[in-house]
Amino acid sequence: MMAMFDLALRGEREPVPIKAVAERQGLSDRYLGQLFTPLRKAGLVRSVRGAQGGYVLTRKPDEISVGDVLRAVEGPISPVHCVSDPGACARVDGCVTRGIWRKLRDRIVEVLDAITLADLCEEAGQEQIGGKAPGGVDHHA
Amino acid sequence: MMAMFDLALRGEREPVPIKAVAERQGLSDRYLGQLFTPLRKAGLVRSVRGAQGGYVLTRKPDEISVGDVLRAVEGPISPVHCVSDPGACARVDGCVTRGIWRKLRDRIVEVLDAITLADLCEEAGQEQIGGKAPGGVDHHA
DNA sequence: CCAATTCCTAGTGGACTACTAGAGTTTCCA
DNA sequence: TGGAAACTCTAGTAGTCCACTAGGAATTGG
Repeated sequence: MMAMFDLALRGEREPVPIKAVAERQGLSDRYLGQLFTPLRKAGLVRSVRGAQGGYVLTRKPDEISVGDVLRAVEGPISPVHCVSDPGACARVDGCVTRGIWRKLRDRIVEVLDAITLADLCEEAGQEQIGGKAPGGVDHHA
Repeated sequence: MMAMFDLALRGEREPVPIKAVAERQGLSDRYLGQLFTPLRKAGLVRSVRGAQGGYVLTRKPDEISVGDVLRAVEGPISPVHCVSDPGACARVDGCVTRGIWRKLRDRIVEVLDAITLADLCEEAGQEQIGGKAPGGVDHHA
């Protein structure tokens, strides 16, 4: 999420190398590289190989939701396995609690799909200006 | 949750022994006994020791929410550690994503606190009106 | 060619989780 | 009073998941 946020802040035009993202966000570049693979396969980012390469978002920040990112990296969003994968629990049939988790899952997805990368950028902009009155934050998105 | 649901269906008056709950719900009685300890400490159930003993709910099913049960057994409800325990992550300060998880946590708690054991009983009754739970459950909704 | 960069595959240490197990303690019933 | 039925406390375990590390191959620009 932090990497995608970083890309949303910068990579509108030129590809951003993993190393730069990693340094700014305080993460390991090796680990980040790994995380970008599923993001690329999900079509959220495009990769440019070779020198001066890096990653670029394929859509505008306000067209990528937190839910999109999470699904790409972690698979189906669900509070418990049996909701997304009925075979995960032997007690599935007639389980009273399953309905709870399904309802919960729906609400969770609702929340996560409603927040976009652009929202994050806006929030971060207001927070970082911090001490001053957050009047007009100019963010292109 | 399944055990608490079982108690809600039956244990309005007489204490229900762990073994009975375990058999009906297809769980290990040893394991269940372990889970009841935090539930008792949280004041959700009362234990009656000795022969003919067992567990009883301390409140009516419609006064115990799924959230209450979860908090008692698993601790604070939270999608990630850093929300309930700021010391859990070194990147806490100025982390962009933390706001997401906080918002999400609030919604999750909202959902879980809105569902009561009585709701579960009602749902289960509608799903399969077998010979189970006849007459004893007050459907007040 | 060389350096920068992505890409692929495998491994690892720590934490969590559902569950098992042993050895008590308390209480009820006969 | 004896004993069984029940809870209580403390450890341990096997499996899984997760964040992260690591080595090296492929690709591209200069």
